[in-house]
Amino acid sequence: MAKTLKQELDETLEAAVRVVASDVEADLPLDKCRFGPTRSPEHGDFATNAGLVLAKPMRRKPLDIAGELAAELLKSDFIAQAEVAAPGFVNVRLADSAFVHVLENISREGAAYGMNDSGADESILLEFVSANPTGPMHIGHCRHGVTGDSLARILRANGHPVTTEFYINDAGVQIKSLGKSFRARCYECVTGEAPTEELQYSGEYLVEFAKEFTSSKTKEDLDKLSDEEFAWEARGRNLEMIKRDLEALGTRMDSWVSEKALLDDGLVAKSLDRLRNSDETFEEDGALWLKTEAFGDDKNRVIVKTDGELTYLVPDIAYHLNKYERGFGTYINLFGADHSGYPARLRAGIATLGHDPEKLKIILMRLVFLMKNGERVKFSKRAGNFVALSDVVEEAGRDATRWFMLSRSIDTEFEFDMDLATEQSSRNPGFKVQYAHARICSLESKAAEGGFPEASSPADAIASLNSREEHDLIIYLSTYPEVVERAGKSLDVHSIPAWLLGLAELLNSYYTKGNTDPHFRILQEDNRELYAARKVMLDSVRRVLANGLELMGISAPAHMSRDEEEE
RNA sequence: GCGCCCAUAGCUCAGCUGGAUAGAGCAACGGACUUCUAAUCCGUAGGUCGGAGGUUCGAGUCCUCCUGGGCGUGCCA
Repeated sequence: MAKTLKQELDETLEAAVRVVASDVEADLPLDKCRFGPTRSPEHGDFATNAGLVLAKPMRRKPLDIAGELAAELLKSDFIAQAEVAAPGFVNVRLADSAFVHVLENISREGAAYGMNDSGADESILLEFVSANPTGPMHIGHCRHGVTGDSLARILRANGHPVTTEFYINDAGVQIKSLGKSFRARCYECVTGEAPTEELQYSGEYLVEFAKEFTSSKTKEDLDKLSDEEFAWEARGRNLEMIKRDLEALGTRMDSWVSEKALLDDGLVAKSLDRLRNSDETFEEDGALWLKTEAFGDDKNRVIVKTDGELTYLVPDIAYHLNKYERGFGTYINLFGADHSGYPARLRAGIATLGHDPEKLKIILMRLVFLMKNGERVKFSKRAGNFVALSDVVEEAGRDATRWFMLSRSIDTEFEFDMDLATEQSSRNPGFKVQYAHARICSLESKAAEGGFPEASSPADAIASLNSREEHDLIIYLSTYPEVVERAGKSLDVHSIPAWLLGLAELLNSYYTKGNTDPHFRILQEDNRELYAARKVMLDSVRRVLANGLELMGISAPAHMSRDEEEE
């Protein structure tokens, strides 16, 4: 993998700093020296604050230091001009070779452009969604499903071997309740009499399942079935529904782990034994407690109740023991903000069972609230009054849903307005990115039909790619690998769509400039050779748009057609 | 009460490890389709970055306090 332009320039800066500050005894604050694209053309292409940062350790004026840095930086082949600006910046204009470097990297690496192998030695188990198999998934699961999937893609792009996993909570009391509700629905189907007891799970989906299940069964058949069998049947059907929903969302799970299986294998019992025999648990008031306080919990937690039943913590800790025994480098859990008490408890359990709790990273994602008719809908799976994930995907479309969900920081709770999302799906900002991609595809196919020349080499092309707009585009393209790397390190998905939108805006703006300025028209009959140069850049933009959309699990269409019916 | 998180344009949200005049979408207003797809673009208007201090060359970004909101704080899961 070739060095990115950013890496090259960082090395150039570091070398320059070492020369200029060679007589400084103390450690140089290199990590505080920035070298990056500027926001304003008058500041050149790239700028560094190194002069300001070095002023204190060197005990000299920032402007003087900047002057010496500028002279050093000019020695680089990638830098054409270097100017000092108050209060102590160095503004740099890049040489053609820098732009060539970027275009060559993209052209050579193609779909791999932006990827790196820094995470190759750290395998990751990424658990997310893990919705209880007691009903359809809702809007909250949608955010988790999309974010987790995209996170997996980003981590893989950073070289990590990633396994995505869904934990099936199929052994607790909620499954028993599900079984009871399902049994009641089955009898309702067979006898025609409405259930007399109140159903814990009253959603319509159970009625549908019951119809399917009892279609060739009699009341006598049902009488032979145990509660557990009803529960397992409903669990299976719910799980199939969850799998279908995840598939509709474009989310892939590599692994499914069943709580019941862990229980049947004796892992829960084994975990409990080890917990009980450790110094980190104690008996009090007839219950067994785990010392979670030592890991930041407000208070210690009961793991075995006075009636001998286990709390949810024991199977959860057992599951994490199972994870650790599979030997990953890092374990990431994507939880909802309502699980903020979990990290301390799980870490306490993991440490007590002799594993390193630092390998467990828990991401707490803010909630999504559903807006309908101007107010928040309180949804409850038991009551069945929620908008299902499948409805959202169906109405807004997979791409629009994913864009919408991924564009927001996981630290921000936001309101998903169902009506607005459906109505605005055709004006979703994500379409702008897809449109930019389709636009280039369209141009290129048109050029091919018209017999325009193929792309030349970047080195040959660069002389013609000399406008500010073209330089800005190429510089922007050069920052993509950093964005991917940063997103992988900070587990921050939403920076990808934000960056892509920036690229799409640059491209669209560049394209539209051709409407008013003939020089910027890409297909010029009387200047066909110009296209050979521009195609180099267009190919790069198209490539990187597609790479970024791939990380989001959003399609990069070659053609976009609009429903003419809409008005 | 305690813990974690949030507060940026009318609305929904960006703002990278502190960097030079705070950005986008929607909504508002004015423009650009005989044209390489107008799902686009250009322009105008809209901000005391919740409030008050502090750290320094420099703060939306870091620290403290305050205000307002969310979640958690079950021998529920």
